[in-house]
Amino acid sequence: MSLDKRKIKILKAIISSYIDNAEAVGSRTISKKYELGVSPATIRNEMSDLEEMGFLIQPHASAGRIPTDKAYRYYVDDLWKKVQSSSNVNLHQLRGIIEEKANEMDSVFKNSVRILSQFTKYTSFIVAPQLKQAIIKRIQLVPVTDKKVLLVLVLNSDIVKQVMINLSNTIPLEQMDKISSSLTEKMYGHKLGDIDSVKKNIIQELYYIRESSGDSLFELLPYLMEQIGKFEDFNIYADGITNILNLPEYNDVVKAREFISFVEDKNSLAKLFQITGENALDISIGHENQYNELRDCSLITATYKINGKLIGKIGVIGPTRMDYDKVISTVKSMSEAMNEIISQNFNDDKEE
Amino acid sequence: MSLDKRKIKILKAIISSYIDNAEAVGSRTISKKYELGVSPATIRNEMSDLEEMGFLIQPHASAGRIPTDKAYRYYVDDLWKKVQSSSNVNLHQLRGIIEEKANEMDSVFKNSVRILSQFTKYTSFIVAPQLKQAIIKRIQLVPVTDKKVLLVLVLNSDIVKQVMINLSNTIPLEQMDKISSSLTEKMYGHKLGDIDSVKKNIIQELYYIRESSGDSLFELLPYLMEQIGKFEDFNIYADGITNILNLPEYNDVVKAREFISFVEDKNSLAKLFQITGENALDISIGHENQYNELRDCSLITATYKINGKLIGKIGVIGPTRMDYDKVISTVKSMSEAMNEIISQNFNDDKEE
DNA sequence: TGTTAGCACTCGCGCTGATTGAGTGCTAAA
DNA sequence: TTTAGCACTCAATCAGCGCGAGTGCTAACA
Repeated sequence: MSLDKRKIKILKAIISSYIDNAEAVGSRTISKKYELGVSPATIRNEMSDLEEMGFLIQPHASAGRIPTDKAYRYYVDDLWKKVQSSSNVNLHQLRGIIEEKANEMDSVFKNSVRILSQFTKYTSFIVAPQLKQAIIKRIQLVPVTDKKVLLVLVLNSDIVKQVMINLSNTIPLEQMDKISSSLTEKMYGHKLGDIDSVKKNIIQELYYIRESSGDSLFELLPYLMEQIGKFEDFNIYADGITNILNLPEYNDVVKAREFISFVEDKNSLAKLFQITGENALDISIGHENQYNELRDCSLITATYKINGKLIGKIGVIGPTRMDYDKVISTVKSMSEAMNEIISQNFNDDKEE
Repeated sequence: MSLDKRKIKILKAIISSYIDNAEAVGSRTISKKYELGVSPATIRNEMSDLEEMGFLIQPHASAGRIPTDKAYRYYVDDLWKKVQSSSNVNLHQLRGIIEEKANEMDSVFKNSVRILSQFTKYTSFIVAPQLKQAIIKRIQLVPVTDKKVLLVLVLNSDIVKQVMINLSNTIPLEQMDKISSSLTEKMYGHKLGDIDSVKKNIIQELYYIRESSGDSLFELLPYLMEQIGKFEDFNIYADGITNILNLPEYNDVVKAREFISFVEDKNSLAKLFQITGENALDISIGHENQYNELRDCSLITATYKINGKLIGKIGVIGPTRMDYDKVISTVKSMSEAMNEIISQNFNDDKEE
């Protein structure tokens, strides 16, 4: 038995109908709604074949049929070829929305993940670049009170991090800038994650400005290291988690709660995204997911890169009965938009 | 008919039982669980009286009884006297948790609202001080790329805001600090919200440094104004929204969705918190809430202040059948902790 | 040989009616 | 005033039943 053209047509019709209505599809429905020019009886025979081949199942004897994960996989693989070329979202428009009100990376991520969930109506995520991989470009001390300074770290890709530091001694205002530039000079180009290992060298090199800055510099450094150590290893933005309450498959509060608990836990999410592939676009359907909690879900992930180097991922989680067409093209467009936005910022760096 | 001692005892027993189980309470239950030394029949008579007085209702003839909003109001007003003095949460411990990992106000708010929701198991909020009321203490430009500068605004209460600014011209590095200190000098003490009105004066006053900084300063100022204008009027932190899925009264997905939609909308929340009183602690129960969406909920709010001036609110929303005792004391402790933390930061300002 | 009409069969869903049990209100006695 | 006793009420549960959507099989037809 093979997947001839008519079987494919019928299978697609069933999937499409099920995606729309979340209800088991019968032969009569297919015959009426989709013009295939054959009677329900014929379709029944074909559906029986499709079930035997593992593409469909019957929830119970007198019900219509539902696509299996295998069916979705086939559907997606087929869809794939067509989506590759086109994308139904205007990239420039998308960029506009993302960059609106966003004057730093943090806002870009927040905006992006929000758009993603609003477009797809599913739960969306963005894994931000690992901070510890970021390279220090500048360090600037900003006095806040006499015993508090704000240490502003300018990293590559326009990422800015502040660390509030409490001092036991006062740093004279006029030395602030001098210390800032010394720190910048010595720290420039180091990865945030590497700082601890080069700590000793830096302290030694900075020794010569000790006299002018008193002991405060030596108080500053360990504190800075410590604060950097506290930076999250990963940073995940999520949005639209409660969208699942709109889906009929999560009409049951217990099921919804299970899902929400899972996706609200940043640790499990982080693991999940570690597992996903590093292709431009990855799709895992139902049981293909490693996590039991997601056995009824599909996960569409994409990566974004700088100069070919993967720095983060975006993703959408929805029911296996998902509008793959729309989600795939949205995720694709979004990753492209992020590539552009981030690369552009990064290119600024290179021009220096 | 008056609320004699026994009636009060029975009423409290009923409320207490209903808070625990969310199930209508019968006379036998009360007689067995709570040692009152009277038979169910007697309790029935008393319950009948309490119903007549408006403290109880019967969902249907053959069911037990449920406390009304009036009963909760009585319960809370009574509870009030006892809670006033004691608080079951260790304030120092609380401060420790809040300040852990928090090196700026933003983290303090995030931590606090999280703790609040984890302690109470209900949806919690914090309304942050209105940024536009904040006073500028320092302005520092931090170069990011040649055509991008980060403008760091240090405000009172240790609040720090950054604004990324894209320039069309380059500002020479060596002028950065000069411009920073000029800006600080002129802007110091102004409210963020007032800047627009003193804009012209400032520009005039800054005119004399025009020559050294070229036109870039004049490009900077309008941009800065614009960015400040974009600051949210209010900033609300929320946590534990999905906690309501654990409550039996929100077993219905439609009801849960309604609630979630309401509290996820920052605008409606902002309005809600505008309505609430400005006492140290306010409680509004069920129908006392102005919003229909919250007619089955109670809202416990507290304020936090600096030198007696209200700067923000915290709150917990839960079902009218709420563990008032726990929530009230938690909210109370939290507002006290925030008062301490924030005032301490603010006192630093005053010492200058 | 593929298609289709016809028909028996299956089974979830929703309706009905009976049963159960938790709880009340009333009354009469202690 | 309290309480035991009893009749009464009504939501919840469950079995029984018919409906209808949908299938699978068979036989006839093109």
